Amino acid sequence: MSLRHGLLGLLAEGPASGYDLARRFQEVLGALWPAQHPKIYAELGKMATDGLIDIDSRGPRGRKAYRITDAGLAEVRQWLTNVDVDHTVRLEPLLRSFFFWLMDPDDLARHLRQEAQFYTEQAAMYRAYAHRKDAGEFGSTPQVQSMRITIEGGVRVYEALAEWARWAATYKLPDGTQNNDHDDGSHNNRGQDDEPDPR
Amino acid sequence: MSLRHGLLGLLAEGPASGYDLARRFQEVLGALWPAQHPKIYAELGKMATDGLIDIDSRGPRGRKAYRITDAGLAEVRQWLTNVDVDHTVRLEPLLRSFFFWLMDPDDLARHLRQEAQFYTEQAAMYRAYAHRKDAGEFGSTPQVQSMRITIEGGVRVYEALAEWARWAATYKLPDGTQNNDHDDGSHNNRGQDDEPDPR
DNA sequence: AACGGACATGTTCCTTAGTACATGTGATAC
DNA sequence: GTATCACATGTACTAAGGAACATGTCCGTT
Repeated sequence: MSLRHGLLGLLAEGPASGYDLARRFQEVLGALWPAQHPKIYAELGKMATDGLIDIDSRGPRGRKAYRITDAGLAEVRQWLTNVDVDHTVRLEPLLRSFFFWLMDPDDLARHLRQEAQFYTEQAAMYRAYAHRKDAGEFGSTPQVQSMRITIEGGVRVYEALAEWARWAATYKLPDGTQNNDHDDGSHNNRGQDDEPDPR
Repeated sequence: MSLRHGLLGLLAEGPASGYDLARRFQEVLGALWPAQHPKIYAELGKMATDGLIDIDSRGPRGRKAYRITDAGLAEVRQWLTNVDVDHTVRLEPLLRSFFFWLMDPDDLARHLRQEAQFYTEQAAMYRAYAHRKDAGEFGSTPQVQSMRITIEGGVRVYEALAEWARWAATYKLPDGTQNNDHDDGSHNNRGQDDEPDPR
């Protein structure tokens, strides 16, 4: 239900349309909490039914701006303070790294260079945002202060991943693309009670 | 399709049953790539149909150990080298931080303490694992070297988040729980062409 | 006047993730 | 003997995410 609460949180700043919200998710949270417009419109419809938001105004081209209700504001505050944080991390790049031993060393080196570059760029992007914020470009409302904290999180996570990729590139690992136990012919009768977990 | 490739990667180390694979995902990758057993069994069934794996042996209690086929090994290598990395990050704690201004300052302070503690513990857990690895406890096969890299990623990401939470706790933000533009009565006619994005 | 691009909202369908439920076996401890 | 626990595999259902498709409007430019 995080999308719901994310939308409510944005609406707590003031009325906005589905289009506005989709754009804000894309621009500010795009890399940290992706959300596509079909989901957003659907969720707005459900929240209106549930009385968490209602229509604030209608504009040109069928625009519908929603406004958060007291119930909606209570709901998002309840979520923030009383609902357990979902600490799920699901980083495909880290999953891949578990299988680096299957890669050709040259491919791996190239892969790690690209990863490092990608994360460095992302970190720089967020850092630039943070600097503009610190220079007072956006004012210093509570909302902007919170955004500053989020951005800092983005910077730190991406920097950590960039440094990790660079560190990994220097971590020599033996070439596992030859002679692993699959393509050699020997059957060592694993499986039945074998424990492949190196615990 | 990352679960599929994750399973193939684990099976590249040697035959294993769905139960084994579920346990390994839980123990090593649990925090970085969650996977539940129903999904794993279902995916194993599909992969067997697709010829990427086949049954290596049957054991007690209906145990079925699968073995990766040449096609399966080719598939996972193809994924590692030629499929674009999915860089999606979806960190609920960072989404929440965007709405810290809605929280009571005391609740927020407690929240950030708990977050810092959680990440610190996670980082310590991974770091302990890394130390055991560096002490040679698991040998130094290519697989173990790769695992070492993954673990290092976990350590760095969790450390970054722990430091972020501690930094955020020191970042004073004005109390936004009173007098935000929702619960004061004034209508400032936002919405129509208003731009809530502080860009 | 015609055209293109940003604005604006939706539906449909498919895949993936996650929870709850359901069943049965083999080993070990009491 | 029997109770319990870890082993072991699955089905069914629900929720969520993501891609593709579909439609229409206002505004600025040429």
